[in-house]
Amino acid sequence: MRIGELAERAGTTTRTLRYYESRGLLPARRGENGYRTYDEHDLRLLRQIRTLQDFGFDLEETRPFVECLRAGHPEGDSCPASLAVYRRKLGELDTLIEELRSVRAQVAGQLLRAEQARDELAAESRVPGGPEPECELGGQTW
Amino acid sequence: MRIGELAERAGTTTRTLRYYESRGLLPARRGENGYRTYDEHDLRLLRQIRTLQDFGFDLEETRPFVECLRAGHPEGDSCPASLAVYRRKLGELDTLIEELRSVRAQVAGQLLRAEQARDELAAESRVPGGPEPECELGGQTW
DNA sequence: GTTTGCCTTGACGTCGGCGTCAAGGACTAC
DNA sequence: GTAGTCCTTGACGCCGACGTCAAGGCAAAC
Repeated sequence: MRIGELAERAGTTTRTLRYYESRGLLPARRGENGYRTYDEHDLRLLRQIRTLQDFGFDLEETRPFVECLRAGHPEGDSCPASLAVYRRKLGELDTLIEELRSVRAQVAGQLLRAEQARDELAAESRVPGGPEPECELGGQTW
Repeated sequence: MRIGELAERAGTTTRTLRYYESRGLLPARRGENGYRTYDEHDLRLLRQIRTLQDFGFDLEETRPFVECLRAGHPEGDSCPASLAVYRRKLGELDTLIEELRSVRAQVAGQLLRAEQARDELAAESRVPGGPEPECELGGQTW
């Protein structure tokens, strides 16, 4: 199988495969004509990489999984180094999710506060002085 | 106030301020000597930018807030364009958090499965055939 | 034989938000 | 005057995972 077919079967591009090879992650044998040659096992490795990439793993983080498969283990995560990556990733995800939840809460709070300030201003101007509730920005009047 | 002082008071760098200026976000007046000159209002604008950046807003997303302040409004989010950014950001955060939670669940599932497979293999080899539970990868024996 | 389609390597571009260096001007302190 | 500290513009570097060209080779179909 040549590079184009492998790329297509894995749902990626030839550029990506050459990039992986340049990183030493997915080396290829060469045919007489210099073309890269791959087999089903390479497809397996590639799919492992892609799956982890889809999960947001850095390319380097997929290396233990690939090496594990290449060492003949049944799964990419059949080796302790892969499990260590899983665990580290879980920790990173937990931290990140917590941070995002915190940011979300703060933004929601700001939005609420800003909307209330806006409404109070609107109510105020409707009653005592006289109406003057315009904002020149944003293309719309409140 | 010159650029160095402003940077220090806002906890950032002169490079950052020049960058903001190059993006048209925080233009500066110039003194006779060509030095950039800022006042307290600029510090206000800058702090608004930094706060939003810390929340993970893109630089461009801070523009409505800055323009709102510059238009004389009491807060950066006193304008509808700013509120729109808040709301869009909330949506993005929700989406992102959900994606990360999904990934987290999948990774946790994979880890669990891999650990079980490992333990079953270990138990298997302790009973019938003979012990052969070594993995050459990862530098440790299970 | 020539067109078509795949392949090769090499190298520059992308995106955001700056960091970092270089060469030189402005101003203050001594 | 000169040392030191600030300022100026310009320009390249960085990071990751490729995208996108360019120039050319190999092979099969017409």
